Amino acid sequence: MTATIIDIAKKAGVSVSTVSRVLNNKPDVSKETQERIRATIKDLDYSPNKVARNLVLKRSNVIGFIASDITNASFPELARGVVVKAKEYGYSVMFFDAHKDSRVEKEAIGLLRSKQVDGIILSFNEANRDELLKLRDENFPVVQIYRKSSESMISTIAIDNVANGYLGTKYLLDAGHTRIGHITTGDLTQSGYERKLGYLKALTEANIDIDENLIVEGVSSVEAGRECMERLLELKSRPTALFASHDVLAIGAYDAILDRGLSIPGDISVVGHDNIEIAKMIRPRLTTIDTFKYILGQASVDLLIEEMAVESHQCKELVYPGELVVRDSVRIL
Amino acid sequence: MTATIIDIAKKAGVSVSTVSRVLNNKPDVSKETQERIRATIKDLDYSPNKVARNLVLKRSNVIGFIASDITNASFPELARGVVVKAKEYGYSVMFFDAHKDSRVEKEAIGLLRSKQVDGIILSFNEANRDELLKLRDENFPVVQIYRKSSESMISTIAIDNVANGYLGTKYLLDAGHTRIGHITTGDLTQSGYERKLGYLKALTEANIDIDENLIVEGVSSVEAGRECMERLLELKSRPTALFASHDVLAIGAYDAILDRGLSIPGDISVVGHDNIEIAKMIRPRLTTIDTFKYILGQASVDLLIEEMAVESHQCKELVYPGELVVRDSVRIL
DNA sequence: TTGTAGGCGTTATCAA
DNA sequence: TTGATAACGCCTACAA
Repeated sequence: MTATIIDIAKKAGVSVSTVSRVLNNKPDVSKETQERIRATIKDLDYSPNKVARNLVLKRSNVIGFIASDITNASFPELARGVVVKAKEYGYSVMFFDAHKDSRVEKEAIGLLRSKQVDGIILSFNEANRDELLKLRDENFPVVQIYRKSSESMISTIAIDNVANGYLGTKYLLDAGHTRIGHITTGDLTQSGYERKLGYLKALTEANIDIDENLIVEGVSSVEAGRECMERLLELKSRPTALFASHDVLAIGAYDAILDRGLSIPGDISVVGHDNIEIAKMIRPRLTTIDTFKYILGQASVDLLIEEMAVESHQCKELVYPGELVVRDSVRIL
Repeated sequence: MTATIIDIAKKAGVSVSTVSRVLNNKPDVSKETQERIRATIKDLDYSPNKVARNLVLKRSNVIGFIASDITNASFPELARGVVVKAKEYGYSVMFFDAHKDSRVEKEAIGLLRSKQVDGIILSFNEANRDELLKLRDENFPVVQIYRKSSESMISTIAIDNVANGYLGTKYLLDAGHTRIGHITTGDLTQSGYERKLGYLKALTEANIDIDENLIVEGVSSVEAGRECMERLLELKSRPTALFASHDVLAIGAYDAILDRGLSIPGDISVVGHDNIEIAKMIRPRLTTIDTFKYILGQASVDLLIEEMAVESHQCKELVYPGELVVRDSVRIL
């Protein structure tokens, strides 16, 4: 039986309201009683029951965080940003993994709400537009990460995929490459789609004809990257450079290239996207685009806090540009 | 204003207890009223306030999970195991990152408890023995992951580090290597210390004299691995093989070896430990020891649930053996 | 089969 | 400066 506010009130010879006052640092309580109460609190090792407090306050000081896939390489940094920032604001985070399953995601939303979380951060979600609209209608604080959604009217922290796709491709172009392959998750994911747009834009701008054969599509995995690259290598006129829409794809591409006895960047230059931890560990170290995941995680809770403070549902959209991290996988011609 | 049990009681023309009964699938409620109530629940999109429920039930159906470092490469799989298994039991998980700071860890424990979590899983913690003892004394369910603690009397899920160290070294021995270096976190971490014990045991068993010069110590990071390997490479009689106590160390060692123009496994064979995701992506693919992190995460929840069910604090200790994953980084002599 | 009422541990309003 | 007391939303004897 852990102590309650009543226990300490009795022991200190005061009423519960007085105890509650010192607990919440309210004014109007004499120095002496204050000290006496503080002492007995320490004495009984008492700590207020947050559940009871939440019930009356109607707020829990916890925010929900739903990752669409916890094994995503970008997750750890992102999560750390969320947790760190939440703590700064005095919030704890309750955590769910949706396994990329939108049904699970929906369940998580319901559970989180029934647990009275004060707001929800969704990352990487692929669907559930209806759920989101419902939340919005109820004026419930939510922010999405990584998914622009001007149409869905939910506050969002996103990265500028088009600009990043452009950035990566442009770098290759500037290095003198003209035959640049692109491995992409394509229309399978919004991010892939957008990065491809950037890739196309850079080529078009450089007056290079788009060769559809140079664009191969696969899911976001090492294996897919490998397969895609193999297809590229079989082309009669193979590319001298590659822009992969995700680092994992680039890593798969490495395998295919190196297994053919080709060299990176000697024969083929590679630029990735995401700057996952592995990028700087593989050889040659991968030139890629950093997306500041830790910062994004933090920004998402900033935005959520803002959302919670404001009366009516706003709909801010913060788009973060990426930054090219030059390492050793591109050959300057 | 979201609906409460009273709202639906009124609307359905029954008392709150009856509603509560159907909410909790209790018997003794007629088919008709049951249906009527279910209907209005659906109608008002009602979902019980878990905070209120927790207050009376004195249980929250959430378990706390404190990672000592969320950026640890083993974390994602472990966390997934925890989250998945917890969900199976109907539990949610509230999540903290201690940044390896035992003060933060202590805070997290306090916070989690004040939030009335039903149990706590601690992973990778380095210190806070006092906190743990306090929890044990209060009969509060806790399980530690990765840290054997026979002395601390807390239930634990651990991996058999000594056996694993032996396993990795023995494999190198069986491959014909006799001059085997060891990069270790040494006495800095319990896991490193134990794996080193395994390394020593294997050598001793093979009647190979221990050469202290072959054992270098550093923190668990790629950079440290690199530096340690450099020292090994400067030896007049350099090793032909290496057992690294952590994959990240092995990856750093790769850098040092390859930068010298040496080949893996041609000149130097490498065995790691952990089987982090990167291990199969680097080249040559790293032979290492898998520790079944996903399973461990799940097992920790199983154990915690067991702990919660039992009256008195038990103190089970489950030790999981690792498994060698043979890939391409070892040369058979 | 259903309803009444007390209690879970806090906070907050209103008196004293 | 302090103390009763009514919420908060739910569950659970106990009664009816």
